[in-house]
Formats: sequence, C-alpha cells, structure tokens
Amino acid sequence: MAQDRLDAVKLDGTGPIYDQIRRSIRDLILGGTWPPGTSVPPEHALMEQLGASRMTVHRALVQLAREGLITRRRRSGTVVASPPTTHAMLDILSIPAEVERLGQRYAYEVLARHDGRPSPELALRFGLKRGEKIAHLVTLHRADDRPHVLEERVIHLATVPAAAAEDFARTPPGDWLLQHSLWSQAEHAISAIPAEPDDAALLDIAAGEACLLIERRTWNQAAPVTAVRLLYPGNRHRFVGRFGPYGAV
Amino acid sequence: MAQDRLDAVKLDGTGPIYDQIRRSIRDLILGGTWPPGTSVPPEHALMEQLGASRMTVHRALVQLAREGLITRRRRSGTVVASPPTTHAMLDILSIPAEVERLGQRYAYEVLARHDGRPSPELALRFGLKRGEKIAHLVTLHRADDRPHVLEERVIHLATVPAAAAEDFARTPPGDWLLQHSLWSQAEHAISAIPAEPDDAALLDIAAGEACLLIERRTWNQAAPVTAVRLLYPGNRHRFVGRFGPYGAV
DNA sequence: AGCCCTTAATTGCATAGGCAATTGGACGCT
DNA sequence: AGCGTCCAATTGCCTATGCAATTAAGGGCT
Repeated sequence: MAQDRLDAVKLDGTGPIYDQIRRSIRDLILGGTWPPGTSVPPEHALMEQLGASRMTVHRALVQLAREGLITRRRRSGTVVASPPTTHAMLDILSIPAEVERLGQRYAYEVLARHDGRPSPELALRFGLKRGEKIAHLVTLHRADDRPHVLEERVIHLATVPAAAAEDFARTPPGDWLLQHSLWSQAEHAISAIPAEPDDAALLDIAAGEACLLIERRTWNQAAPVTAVRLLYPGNRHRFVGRFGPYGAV
Repeated sequence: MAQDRLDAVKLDGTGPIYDQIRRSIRDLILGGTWPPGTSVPPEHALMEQLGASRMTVHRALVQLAREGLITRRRRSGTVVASPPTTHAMLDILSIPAEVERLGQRYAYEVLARHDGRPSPELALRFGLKRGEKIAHLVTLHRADDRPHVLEERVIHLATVPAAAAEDFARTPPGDWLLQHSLWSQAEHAISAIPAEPDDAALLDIAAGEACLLIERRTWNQAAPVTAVRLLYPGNRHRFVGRFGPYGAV
C-alpha cells in the first residue's frame, strides 16, 4: 500500500519538476485518493521513484506544507492534513475601483472634517487615546449619483503627519492613504446594523433599514494608522469572494 | 546607493539563515526604507555580502516574491512591489466552533427537511437545475439557548449521495459535510437584509430587523456540493479578521 | 512490566556548482 | 536615427552531498 501511494505520484512533463510533484500530490489529496491522515512517502522514496534529487522533492513538499495540505515532522514523516478552518477571502477594493467595476460613475464629497484631539464620544467609538492628534473625516461616495457608501474615518496624524496638509479634494482618504502610508496589520469586522436617522438621510434610505457595516483598523508595526467605518445600504451591496480551501485557489 | 541597500540587509542570528534574510528585507520594505520600485540587490551581491550561498539567498527572495512583497524578472532583477489590493480574510468557523469560542453552550435542531427535486422557488433561490436530486434542510443553531443563526441548506445528492442516509441528528450538516465530502472551490457573499417575518420569529427578533446574510456555495472540481444561507441577527454577531497586507501575517 | 538509552529514519538547512531562459543594453550596420 | 545582433546580467531550476535536529521504536537493564 505504501508502494501504491508511491506509484500514484507521477510527473506530467509540464513545467518545473518540483511543480509537477507538487501538483501531482495536491491532486491526490484534493481528489480524495489520499484522505486526511494518509502518510505521504518520505523524500528519499519519492526521490528514487521519480528520479529527482532530494532537494527537488523537498521543495515540492515544503510548498505543500506551506499551503496547509500536509504537515511534516522530523522522523514521523509527512501526513495529509485535515482541511483547515475555512477562510473567506474578500477583496476589499478601494471604493472608486469598486464602483467602477460595477460600471457606474464614481463621485465623492467630503461632508465634514475636523482635525485635533478626539471628543470622548469619538475616542470611544474608534478606540482612540484622549490626547492624540487625529483627523476626523466624513465622506460620502456616490455611484451614478446615488449614495453608495458613507465613510467615517479617523487618521492618526502622529503616524501619517502628511495627512494634516492634505484636503482630500481630489483623492478620497482611503486611496490617498494607500499611496502615502504603509500598513502591516489590519483588522476587519463585518456586521449588520439598522441605519441611524442621520446616516439614513445621507444614504437616501429609510431610518432603520438594514445596512452592512465594515469597520477596519490599520496599523504599521505597532503604530495605528487609520480607522474607518463604512456603512453600505444593505440591499444595494454585497461582498463576494471566491477561493479554494487552502488559501490559494 | 546600491551599496547602501546592500549594507542595510543584515543577519540577526536567530533562526535559519534564509529566514533571517527574508525578515531583514521584509522589514526594510514594510518600514518604508525601501519604497515600492526600489531595486533589491541581485542574488550574487547578497550572497557575497552575507557570506551565504546563492541557494540560501534565492530561497529568501523566492519566498518574498510568493508573499507578494517583491517582483522578480530575469535579467531585470528584483524590485519592491506596490502594495496589492487589500484582502480581507475572515475565518468562517463551523458553527459549533464559533459558538464555543464565544464561551456559550451550543445546541441545534433540524426544523425541516425535504429530499427530492427542488420546487421552482427553491431552484431559483439557490441556482439549482430543475431535475436534480437534493436534500433541503432548515436548521436553527442556538448559543446558550438563544437563537444564534438560521441555516437553510441544499445538498446536491448527486455529489454527496451519503447525505441521503444521514439524519443530521448528532452533527449539523455543515460539520458533517466537512467530514464526508471534499471541496475545491467556494463562493461567499455577505450582505445585510431585513428579517422576513417567518425568519424573525425563529430568530426571536422583530420583523425587519437588520440581519447579516452569508451565502456560500461550494463545489468539488466542477460538481456542486452544497449551498447554504446563514442568517445572523445583525446586532448579535460580527465577523472579525486580522491579517497583513500580503496574505500571510 | 517499567524505564532508560541507543539507534536510525526522517525532515530541515546549508553549500557548491552548473545549465537554461530571459532580456536590457551595448554595439555595429545601414 | 533606426534597426538588428550579440553579449552578459540576472533569475530559475536542478543535482549531489553533508550535517543537524527531532523523535519513534527497539533493546537492554532492573
């Protein structure tokens, strides 16, 4: 049976050898021939079977391990991993890109801006420290003149000082930040809430209507960069993602 | 200046050499020292500078390229990539795991089940073919006895015949499918909708209240496996994901 | 049986060297 | 100047080999 498994791994002659090995084993796993827990032949066996060097076999297996399809331990060997917890990968495009992909005309306006230290209410809502200097912006994005999303954003001026001198007249803050700052960590939260009367008026919907709320906070190293609340009219927008079980499609 | 870039890459002595190189360059990029477009020293220069073999340097650079931080082309060399479109990675746990992570007691019940060919209305809602055999389930999941999520699911019996003989009395359909079927592709859509009266009654909320709707369809190779609509009371649940800009954190 | 020690299987990491593929740029020709 | 040709820089891939780290399993001792 170990021999069966060995024989099942085949080269197809297309592309680099390590990739042929990787794809062959991947297909055996995804096709169900090697269910989770199956032990994968050791490197030296594959090496002899396939006539490849150990480093080449190793490279294929390391990559499969990084993709989460197999787990490897010294001496114990390599086994097919259990399917991981499912990840849903959503593309969070910039809002202009999002609107244009829908084939609609994009426009936006800055409704309000206030720089300085946050009010207690604001500090609470965005998890800010009392004393820090921030820019606080409210922006409405439109698609074909209809309100598309209401954006409320805080920019940490200590991390992005250039934002203080930018009026965001031409570039919406999200896009501007992508070009003028770096981030290494982000946190997203998605929830559904009824629209507050004020927000509903701006979005041109009825108060209490279901809205999709995306909250994102971004850091570079440990320094906070920005925090944003994006409020979408729920019936007008949905986020779609397509992907495979192991990260890469 | 090329020499400056070379000098900036340093080993810190912790962990494998290839990983020291990888982290050193990654930090130069994420820290802004090497903005997008900066050209990374060629392998042989790094190799001499660091006293490592070319394969070791190569391994570090290949990994950075796979992470999307750099792009490499023969002859042209290696340059720091522009930040990619942002991905939001959400963990879609199984529902029992989700509830237990909140520290609440999990329970569920199958409210309805019907096997056979889909009604026109159902076929439309889940994108089914008229003639195909399916199992149709409605399940309510509870956390500490309060309704947590309402699940409506279709299982394609042609792809998962074993589901016909399973009553899902002990294991909810989502978890059962994870163990008894494979999937290679999934599509998620997230939106916010007001609760229909029937659904609201089951979820113990007011009709029209904002709910988070997750629709997921799953395939193995080209064969459809299952489709599910998960309706969460919006104010009781949010999906959170934390991640870096380049896929892996 | 229980416990410790040794052995060996297996993966992880690194080196050294070589050939292949791509392509920017220099060079020469018109 | 414009065009084609050739060269060389750079990355991509592979082989062969060796040592290190981990640890399952067996063997020996009490």
